[in-house]
Amino acid sequence: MNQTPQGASGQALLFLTDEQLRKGIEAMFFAYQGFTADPDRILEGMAYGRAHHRAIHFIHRSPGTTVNNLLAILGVTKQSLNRVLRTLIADGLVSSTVGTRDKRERHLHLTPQGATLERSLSDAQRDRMRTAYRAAGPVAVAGFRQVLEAMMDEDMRRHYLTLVDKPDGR
Amino acid sequence: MNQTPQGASGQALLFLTDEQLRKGIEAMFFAYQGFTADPDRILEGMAYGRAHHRAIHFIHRSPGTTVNNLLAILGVTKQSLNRVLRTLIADGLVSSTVGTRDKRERHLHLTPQGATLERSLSDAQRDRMRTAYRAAGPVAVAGFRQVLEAMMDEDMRRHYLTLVDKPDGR
DNA sequence: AGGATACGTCAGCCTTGTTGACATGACTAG
DNA sequence: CTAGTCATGTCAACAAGGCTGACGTATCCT
Repeated sequence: MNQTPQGASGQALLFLTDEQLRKGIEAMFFAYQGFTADPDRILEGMAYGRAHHRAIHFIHRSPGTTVNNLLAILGVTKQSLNRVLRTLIADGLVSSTVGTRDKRERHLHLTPQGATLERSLSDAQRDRMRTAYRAAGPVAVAGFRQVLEAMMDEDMRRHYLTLVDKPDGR
Repeated sequence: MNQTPQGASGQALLFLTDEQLRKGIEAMFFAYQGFTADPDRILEGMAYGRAHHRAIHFIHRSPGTTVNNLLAILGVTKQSLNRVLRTLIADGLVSSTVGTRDKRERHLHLTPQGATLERSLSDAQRDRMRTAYRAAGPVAVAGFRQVLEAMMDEDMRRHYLTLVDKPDGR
C-alpha cells in the first residue's frame, strides 16, 4: 500500500512513499533530541527541567499572560503547571501580579533574573538552530517550517500562529 | 546582535535572524506535540507509553539488534530500557534470544503480536506525516529533512545515518 | 586465571505528567 | 443581592520514565 503513489495527474509522488515518511519520522526523533539537548544541559543540576524551560519561554514570549492561557499553550494540567510556577515564583524568576481588569487572573512576567536565565537558554537553543539553518540554506528552512506547521494539531497550530508573528521585544 | 546578519559577500542572510530562529524553535515545539499525539493516543490505557513505542520502533527497524545497540540509539540507561523491555517481553510483544556468535548478547525481535502493534503505531504516525508532506510539497519536504539532519547531535546523526537508508522490510 | 563485557535486577530518587477534591475570591447573570 | 461560574491555588495520591549506585551471572578475551 502506498509504495509508489500516483497523483491524479499521473505524476509520481515519490516523496509520499512509506519509506520517505519513515525517514521523516526518524529524522524528527533524532533531531528533537538535539533540539532539547543544550537547554537540558544548562538546566541540569539547577533543580529545573524542561517543564521550567517551557514555562519561562512562553512567559517571555507573552509577558503578562495568564495562567489559563499558559495552560492552553502547554497542554498540561493546572496542577502540573502550578508546581513549576510555584518554584519559579519562589525563586524569584517569575512574578505573578493580580489582574487589573479581572482580579481573578494573575499576570505572569519574568523578573530580571528570569530574563537572564531565559536569555541563556534561548541563546543556546538558537545557536544550534542557527548552525542548522546556515548549513541547510534558506530554501530548506522555508520547507522545514512549512512541514512542521502542517504537522501540528489544529488547536496547537492556532496557538502557534498567534504567537509566531508577535515581536520578541528583545 | 545578529538582527540583520550579512554574508561575507554582502548578501543579506535574513533567514538567520533571531526572529526567524525563534519561529523555527516554536514550530519544533508545537510540531513535536502533533508528531507524538497519535501513537500516544493508541498507547494510552494499554499500560504502555512513549518509551515502549520507541523500543518497538527501533527493534522493528533493526531486527535482531542487541540491548547495547538499542541503548545507544535511545540514549537512555540500561535500567530505564530494561524496565520497558521486561514488560514487552513478558507480554509477548518482543522476543529475546541468546546470541549465536556471542552468547552474552541478546537478540531482540518483534513477535507477531509486537509487529501488529508496531504496525498500528507507525500507520497512525505516517498518516499525519503524509498529510503534512502532501500539504507542504516535495521541495519543502527535502528542506525539512535537511534542517532536521543538521540539527542532530553528532552521535545521534551517526545512528540516524546508519538507520535511515536501511530498507524497512515490510 | 583474571579482567572486561553484556545483560539483568534491586533499591531509591527525581521530574513531570495525571485525577480528584476542596477553598477562596471575583465576576456575572438574573 | 444572590446564585452560579470562573480563575487560581493547593493537598493528596499515583504513574511513567528518566537517573545513580551496587551487585550478580555468564561469557569472552588476553
